[in-house]
Amino acid sequence: MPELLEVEFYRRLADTTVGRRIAGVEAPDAWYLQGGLTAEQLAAVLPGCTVTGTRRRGKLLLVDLDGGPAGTRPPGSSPDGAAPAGTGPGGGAVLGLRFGMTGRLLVDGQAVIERLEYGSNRNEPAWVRFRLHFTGGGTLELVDPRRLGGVLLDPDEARLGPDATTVTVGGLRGLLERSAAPLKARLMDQARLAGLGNLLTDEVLWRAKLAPTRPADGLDDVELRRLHRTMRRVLVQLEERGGSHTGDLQVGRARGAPCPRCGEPLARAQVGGRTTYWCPAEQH
DNA sequence: ATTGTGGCCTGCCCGC
DNA sequence: TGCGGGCAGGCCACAA
Repeated sequence: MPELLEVEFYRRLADTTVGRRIAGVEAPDAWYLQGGLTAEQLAAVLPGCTVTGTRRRGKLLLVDLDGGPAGTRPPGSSPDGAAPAGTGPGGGAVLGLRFGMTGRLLVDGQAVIERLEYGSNRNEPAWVRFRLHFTGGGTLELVDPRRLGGVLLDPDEARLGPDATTVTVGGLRGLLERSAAPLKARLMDQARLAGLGNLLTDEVLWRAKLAPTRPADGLDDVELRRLHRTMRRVLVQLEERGGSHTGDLQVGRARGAPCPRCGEPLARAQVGGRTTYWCPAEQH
């Protein structure tokens, strides 16, 4: 599923469209447009805009735009009134793409991730939820069978916490302290720490030998630093391996599977509302 | 404010 | 062979 790592791969793919000019937009699924956004708004704003850059914050892919038709974006015209219109680095519009669990990105019909864990390997035309056409040919498409992703215009980036790849030890300490919530739930709270999904969180906690059910504010300094160090290492290593599903715990994500490290039967339960696997013998 | 729960979406896989 | 139910999890609305 697209977690931080997959979205980073998508970002690099989307980055190949920098410099291209948008000729047209297709948004056939109104349900997919978020924050009150409409296909008409997209059609009024996007054509004529040029892609100036791409960014990522957690699982949110941001496409920065510049130019476009004058007069179509009066101040305060953003759909939900929360984000000011034109919030990009260059003052232009920002396109936000979310991939949910099964969303894939294609540029010019090519995918950077062919096989998506829990996704589908098929490519049905009906699954295209959003498509940009560029001047001179070429497209950027968001394909999502399950419709759990979405498209936003000028998303409120402040709603997301610091990215998990760059958060400091102090930042991690700050977001865990004074919280009685399960450690896993807090790590997956995108408003506090952006980027970790179910697979990555289980992998990090398993490697750090911390139980996901631990109260978030119950870690001592040694454990906190171990968690931070482990998180950074997991993100680097699994990016090199190719994604969130390449963790060492992955083979254990089945009922009754043994711990890949010690052989003890793994525990399986809902933690933070998500199916969670952990080793009761090693994680404390 | 914090924390937990349920529901949404729908392809896929298993058992009957 | 077809069918039905359960499952996957990111996100949001809602409740206490």
